[in-house]
Amino acid sequence: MIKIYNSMTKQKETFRPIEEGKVRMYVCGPTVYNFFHIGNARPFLMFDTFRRYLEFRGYEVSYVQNFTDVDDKIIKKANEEGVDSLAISNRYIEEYFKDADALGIKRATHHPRVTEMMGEIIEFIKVLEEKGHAYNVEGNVYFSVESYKGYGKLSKQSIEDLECGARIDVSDEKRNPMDFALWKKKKEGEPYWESPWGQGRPGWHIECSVMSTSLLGETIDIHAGGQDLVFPHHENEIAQSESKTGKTYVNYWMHNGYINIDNQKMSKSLGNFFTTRDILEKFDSEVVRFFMLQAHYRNPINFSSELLESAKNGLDRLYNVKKNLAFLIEHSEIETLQEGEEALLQNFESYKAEFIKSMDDDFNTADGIAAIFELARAINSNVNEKQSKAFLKETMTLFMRLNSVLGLLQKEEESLDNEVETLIDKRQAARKARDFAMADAIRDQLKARGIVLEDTPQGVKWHKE
RNA sequence: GGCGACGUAGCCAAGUGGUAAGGCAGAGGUCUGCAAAACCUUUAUUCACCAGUUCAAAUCUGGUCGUCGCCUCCA
Repeated sequence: MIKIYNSMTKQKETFRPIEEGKVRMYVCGPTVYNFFHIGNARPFLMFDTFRRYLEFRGYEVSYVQNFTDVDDKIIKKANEEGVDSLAISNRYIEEYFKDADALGIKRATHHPRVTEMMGEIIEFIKVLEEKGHAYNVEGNVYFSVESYKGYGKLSKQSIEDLECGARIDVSDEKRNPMDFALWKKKKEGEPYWESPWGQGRPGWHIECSVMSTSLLGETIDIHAGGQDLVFPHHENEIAQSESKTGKTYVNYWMHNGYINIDNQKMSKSLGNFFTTRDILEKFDSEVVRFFMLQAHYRNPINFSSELLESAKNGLDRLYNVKKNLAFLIEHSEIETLQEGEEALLQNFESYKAEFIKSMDDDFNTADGIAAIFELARAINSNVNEKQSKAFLKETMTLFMRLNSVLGLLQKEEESLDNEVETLIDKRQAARKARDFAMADAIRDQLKARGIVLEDTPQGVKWHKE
């Protein structure tokens, strides 16, 4: 039984999907005007992991993550470069996939783009207008927050309180300062689409309502995104969607915490802004993934080179288990299960149960990883070269199953070139002849090339640094 | 002003009523020709602070201090 912390109710609730065995999940995707930053990477990566886990638990997951390809920032960039805004968005959608793939983020079931959904968006706004939730002021269409009685239920703010905090609004077209644009009248130098209200483009909030409901249905199971989207984005999505359908829009709202740099919010003005691309040039993508999974998704995390370095060391420990098992499987001379091995497997299974228990509890990846480390210790303490291939392979399968749910240990070992193989053989000969000076010299030589050797009773193991 | 989160070892980080997981780093040991990896032992009588509730509190309540966020485009 899976429990999910629902931002709407502020408590953990037992997850009950709308349809038995199926999950409809929507995650707010990037505005494609640049490489996505490391803070963006957190929701993409975490919710991808939760999707993998739901699949591991037997659910069929329909996963939608949009691309916002109509937006002020895209238009600005397009004008700066003197190109069409579509050229900008296409470029950064391509770049998105490069970084996302590197991080092991699976492709969504659907990756809708605003520009592909214009018909649906216009239809959606028309219904809101007909129902009296939207009003047109000379080509600008606004949503009336007062027309929807539940406004503020996600962010727990009343319209009055919000108004107090709101900065003076430049637009006096709005009936209420909190009203927001559904359709924006065309401005000079901006892309536009034809609509019943004239030429223009959709507002930001409407797109997610439209894309989620048209691809997943009027009520969806899980809607996820960063904490900063709670207000106004998600609040507005609820108002629009529920005003249109009269149904609950989302059953479970999930929001992840921020990534901070030196305990401060990452921002361009503070000069502590990193794109995922920047980070991936310095650190292995799986290290970044492992680092994020080590903390609970709702807590803020700090980001620094030191912390990634220590994450790398932790992940190496897990990789060593995989390498060691692979080595033993290769050298095992017994095929079938031996006495006592069944009991060991049962013991290993208990860690899998721990893992599931943790992950079932609001996707506690930090606890899940702790279970994997405990399994790692149990494996390291209990496997040896005298055991059967069958046992070792089952152990490997179990260990890898848990890691792959988290998207870890997916990198395959590279092979050695002939020259290195020759050097290793030469060193072995030297060791046999007890010429340790020669042996150590070769070992140092290889280490300088990033290849670390380990001597074992079954032969030489090696790995790259 | 309104709403909210957080404060656990040198560092990171789980744990939300039953006597402090896990990782990194450090120390000692076993194994090894030496290493490496692995394993064993070790590093918080204590969970920002102060009261209170309880047989029992890191966990619940009230208060204090500190850090951060949202209310404006932002994950």
